[in-house]
Amino acid sequence: MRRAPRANAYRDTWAGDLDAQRAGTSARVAGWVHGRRDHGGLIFVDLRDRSGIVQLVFHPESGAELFAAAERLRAEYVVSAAGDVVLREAGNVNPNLATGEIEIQVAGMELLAGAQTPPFQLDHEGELDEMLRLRHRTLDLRRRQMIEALVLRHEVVRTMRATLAAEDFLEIETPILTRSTPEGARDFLVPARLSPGAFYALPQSPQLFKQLLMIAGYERYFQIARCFRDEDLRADRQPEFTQLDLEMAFVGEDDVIDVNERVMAKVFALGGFDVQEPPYPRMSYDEAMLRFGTDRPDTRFGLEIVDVSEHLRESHFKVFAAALAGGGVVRAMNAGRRDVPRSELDELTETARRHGAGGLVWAFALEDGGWRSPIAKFLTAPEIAAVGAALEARPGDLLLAVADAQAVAASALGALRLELAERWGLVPPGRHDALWIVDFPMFGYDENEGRWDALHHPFTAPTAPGGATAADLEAAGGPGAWRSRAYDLVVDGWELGGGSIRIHDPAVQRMVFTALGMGEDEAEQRFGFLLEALRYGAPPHGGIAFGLDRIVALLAGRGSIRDVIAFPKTASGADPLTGAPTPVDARQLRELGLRSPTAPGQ
RNA sequence: GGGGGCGUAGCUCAGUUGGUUAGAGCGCCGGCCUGUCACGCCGGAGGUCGCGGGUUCGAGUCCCGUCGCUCCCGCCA
Repeated sequence: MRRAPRANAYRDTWAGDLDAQRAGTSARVAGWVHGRRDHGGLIFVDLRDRSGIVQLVFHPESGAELFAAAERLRAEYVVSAAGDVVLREAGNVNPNLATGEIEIQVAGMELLAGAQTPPFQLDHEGELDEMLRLRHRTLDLRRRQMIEALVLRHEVVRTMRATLAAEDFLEIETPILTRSTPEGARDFLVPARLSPGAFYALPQSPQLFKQLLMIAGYERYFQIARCFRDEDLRADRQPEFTQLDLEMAFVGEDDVIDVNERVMAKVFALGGFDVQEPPYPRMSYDEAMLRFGTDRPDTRFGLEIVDVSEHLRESHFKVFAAALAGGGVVRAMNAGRRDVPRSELDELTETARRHGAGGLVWAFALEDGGWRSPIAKFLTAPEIAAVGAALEARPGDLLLAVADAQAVAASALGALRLELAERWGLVPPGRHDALWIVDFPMFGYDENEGRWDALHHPFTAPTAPGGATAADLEAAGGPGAWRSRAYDLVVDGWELGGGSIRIHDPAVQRMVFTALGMGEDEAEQRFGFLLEALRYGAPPHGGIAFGLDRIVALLAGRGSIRDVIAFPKTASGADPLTGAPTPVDARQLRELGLRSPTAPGQ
């Protein structure tokens, strides 16, 4: 990356920008001592700044005082050094260093700060304990891989801003202190000192504000928005995270998707990330759940799931018969010709169980069309032949099946697909697949709560087979039959973003609240400001939100979004650097009218 | 809330069936070294085996509990 020379008080150039063209000139660089090689009568120092590393050379002839100062340098000392940029002799060129053709013959040096020995070596290869890295994040952030990740993150954001600005989007900020709307994720709450007993919530997303902006006529909005959700963490989930949030008025699905394909194509190009050219393929939610067992399918490898229920309707094998009689399914995949030992089959069975399945049926297809399987004796030859044909089984292939409720079978086989791809290295190197998942159901039935839940969110526009008006929805025969105008962008099995066309008819919005079990009063109390805005002339509108952290992690090839966030939190929500969260003193609590459960006696 | 993995020197790790004084590489400190770039050579320091309890003649090793990190399930409109 080319940078402009950044002359300032301590340097006149970035270390990493020096090359053979600069030979014969003088340069002044500033940074940290990355390493020192002391040959007694000759000292080499690798000087590192954000841009890279350049070799400094200290000769005794340059002065006893300067040379003695170089002898005292240690790792991470901060220096500014000036001297002539000289070409290295042919045998001394370092091809592994961007600046390896030249070096600086130091004529003068200023020691700006000493440094303690770092708790880990900054050029350490391989894994480092993450707690250690986070406790010393200042040092961790000096490492090449972190600099690269955060530079990439910057480039991604810059590209998003530039692309959207060119498409007439306005960047507008929305509140961080806002109103709690306790469906969905748990809110982070902030006590309101001026209204004792009342709380602000930190936004889970700018969803409602961006809809208000559309109704207000801003038509194209975006924001790099910090969002907060007080739920348990994962490798791809932090309590605070960043979204590219955008919304457009007078649009349908294709308009939103088109704009975002243009944005994302540029973002993918940044990392040299070879995703196919837009338009990206679209797959229905139902198809994704059937073939891949998930609504964020990794389509880079096969092992697709097949529903074999119809071939087993008459089966007397009690596991299959019970599942089918209970309205469930038998689904299976052909794992291909693999020599899989019993111990590995046991591990795969454990994976299936962890995802709720009662067990895992396995079978190896034989030359004679039969199966080597614990359950082969319970099936008829025609059943084995029909299932084998459905799976395109060839001799030696390993077949895996789960008989259970539809959702469980999908989840278990979907998880097995991913595990097998991991175990066997099935993802072709360098391959990346983007696709849109569309045509979601509007609601899912929550068995535990005994009610309907919005699959996307309750502001998503529903549709029914006859149309999308309130009357059409009414005629469809219940919320279970509604689909939604939602779309998710999935890349390599990562859900990078999701959005929808929103409801702009207050009557439809009411129907959705009602379907969710929210009475008129409750809806008015919680979302009255939205319902009222909808009554003042709302344009058709829709948008999307992308997980910026996930996008950057994917492009950077990191398994965890913590590696692309400057100051992330651990899986328990703690920040080992600052020690947050911490108790606060009694005085602070009193002012807020709060009591601490861990500090009795206040 | 539940399940799995991990915790030994500053770092990354090894440590056999429970048995003498717990090791290696890197780093660090000292000495030597004028073309190294993972510099080299010589020497040295450095340990609450996460913490607590138990079993045992004896515990890094076995058992119970606990803390932390991490991955997953639940959860994440």
